[in-house]
Amino acid sequence: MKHLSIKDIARIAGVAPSTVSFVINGRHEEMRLSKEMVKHVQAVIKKTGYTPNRAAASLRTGKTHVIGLIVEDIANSFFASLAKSVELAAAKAGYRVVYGSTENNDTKGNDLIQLLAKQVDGFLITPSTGMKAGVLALRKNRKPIVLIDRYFPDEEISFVLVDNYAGIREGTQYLINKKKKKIAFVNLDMDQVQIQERERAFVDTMKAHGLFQKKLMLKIPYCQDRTGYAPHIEKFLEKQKDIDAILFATNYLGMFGIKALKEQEIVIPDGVAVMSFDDTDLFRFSSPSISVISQPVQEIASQAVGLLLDQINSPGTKRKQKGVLIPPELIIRESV
Amino acid sequence: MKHLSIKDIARIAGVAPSTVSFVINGRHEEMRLSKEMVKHVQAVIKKTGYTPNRAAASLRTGKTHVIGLIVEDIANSFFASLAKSVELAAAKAGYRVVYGSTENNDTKGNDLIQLLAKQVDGFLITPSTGMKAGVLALRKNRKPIVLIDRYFPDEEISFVLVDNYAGIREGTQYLINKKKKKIAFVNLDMDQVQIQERERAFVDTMKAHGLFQKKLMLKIPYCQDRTGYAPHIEKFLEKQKDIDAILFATNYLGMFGIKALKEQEIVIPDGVAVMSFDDTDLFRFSSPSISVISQPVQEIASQAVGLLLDQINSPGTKRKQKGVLIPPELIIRESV
DNA sequence: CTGAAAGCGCTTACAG
DNA sequence: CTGAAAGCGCTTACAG
Repeated sequence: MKHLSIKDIARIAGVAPSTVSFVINGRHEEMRLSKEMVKHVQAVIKKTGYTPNRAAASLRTGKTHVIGLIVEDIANSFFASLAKSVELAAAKAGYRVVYGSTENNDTKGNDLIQLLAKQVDGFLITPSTGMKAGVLALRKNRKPIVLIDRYFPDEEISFVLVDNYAGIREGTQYLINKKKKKIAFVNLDMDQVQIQERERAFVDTMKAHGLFQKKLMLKIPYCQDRTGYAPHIEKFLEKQKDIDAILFATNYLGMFGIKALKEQEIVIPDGVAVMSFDDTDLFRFSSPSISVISQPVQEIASQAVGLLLDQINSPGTKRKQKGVLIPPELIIRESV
Repeated sequence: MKHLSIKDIARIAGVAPSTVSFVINGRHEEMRLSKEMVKHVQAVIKKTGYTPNRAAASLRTGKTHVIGLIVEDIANSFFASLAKSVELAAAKAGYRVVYGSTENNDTKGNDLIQLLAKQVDGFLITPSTGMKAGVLALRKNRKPIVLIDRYFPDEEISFVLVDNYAGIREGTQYLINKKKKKIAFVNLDMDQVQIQERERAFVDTMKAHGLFQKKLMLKIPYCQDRTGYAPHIEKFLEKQKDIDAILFATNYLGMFGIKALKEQEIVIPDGVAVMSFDDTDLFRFSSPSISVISQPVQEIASQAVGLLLDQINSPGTKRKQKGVLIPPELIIRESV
């Protein structure tokens, strides 16, 4: 019993190959096959352990039933969780997932797109800024795409991401309600929209309460090696001795920030209250545990996969591209 | 310019489709194509942006150029890092990676194997105990397989994993050298070989120094929800007040253990020294930072992919299956 | 409902 | 070196 083909099954079952095909693809109702026939064929398939050759089906239909997931870094806990939820949602619909990490490198990202373009039915992409051209080229070729975690404000491409503005606004507001006056904001210095939104939310909220001071905002250039963030934060803390709270805009910044605070023997939360974007094991298990603005990863993944499958299953439809903002979740722990 | 096929390229270049095929697949030397011819064809390919249809090639050759990566949980930092390194190593050889998480559920694992079997050229698998049947079935069908992180001691199937025994032995020895006498060992209660090896190493090393006490070993049954580990560790710590060091056999146990120690106000390292298997951000950033027995993830991934590609590229060869043990790395931090 | 047939885009032995 | 041709295993109009 080497490789069984649909013809073998047809022969064994005593029916036509097309009949087997209809049963496999659930088109038996549409084709008005009798229930007995369907059962009979299914029994033969089960008994023989036959599974269709996907490559042949792909060649014929042009569908691969594979989704390409391109993220910044699959080893980062946020993207790893996302990958898991994406796989789950995709599997439910009979899709497999191939992945790749861009590491925020535009060339690498565009290469990944090129490499996978013919092999996947659609893309879920966390684009770096320089991937805009590659993404637009895909779009032009009518390849289904949903952006995640960030998006291109000027382009009509579907996206699903956490509401970054609301997240930082709520976090800042929470600190203000706790009577914090000198709140520092540690962010990356990047032109990616999700980073910009977080900054805008902080500035707006602080200004609305007459608390905004530019010197309390630290913007650190993106580092390929994340340990590069530490010295910036340390220097900032040494200069700004009188702050009473810090809001970190990403999980890595929070991790290095907490370490820097401890090294300078600043006690959390008595010396300074702390809150960070993104939830990680580190924040959950730290003592004191760290309050966070959490991204509902499962929700992001299931919505993104949903939108993508919609596009895949209704090609040609000039549907309006949809942008979905998922409400963040404020998780208060001991650090505030 | 809809879909270009190899025939189109041949027509544009004024050559035979077979010539184009030879160029694409790097068989031009073997076929003694002239250098000019090769350059000419390559130029046409580049100009037209042609990329071959993988599905068609797969159908013809039976090769998919895809590797299946089945891990316990892609969201766990160890497996997420592994996934990244695997992708990198695979990409270098022109392979893509599809992944799936078993969550230590035998059925889920075997289903994943079934699902992917026809769609991948080989598997990298972190098998749960109950996946033995599924893995052996693959083996029988001559599907290339390399096991990672654990293996089946009685079966001849290639594997790559960290030397668990050496890791715990070195860790235990380090604690003993630091004059620790009452060393506790917190492990899972599972029949997976990597867990057993860790226990054996601890028992052997302690006995060799006349320090072994059974009551200082805690074995916790596997929990689907990892928070289930916490109460076991807390109860154990309350009972064993006089220990002077703890060795945790997995990253999650270490995470919950540290939390439990802090809650009972036991100071690390003065009250009790701490060491854990696996390195994570939590251990790196904790204060005090936690000493670990680290698994060289990149090394594991590149060796595993290497062995797998060997199998894929020399089918039929009744090669001896190879088991590779990667030396662990002891990273000493503040907790000891 | 059935069955024969075309064709998706490759690769590869084969005759020249 | 070239070119025509077969065939991988499906799906899908089409004629009955």
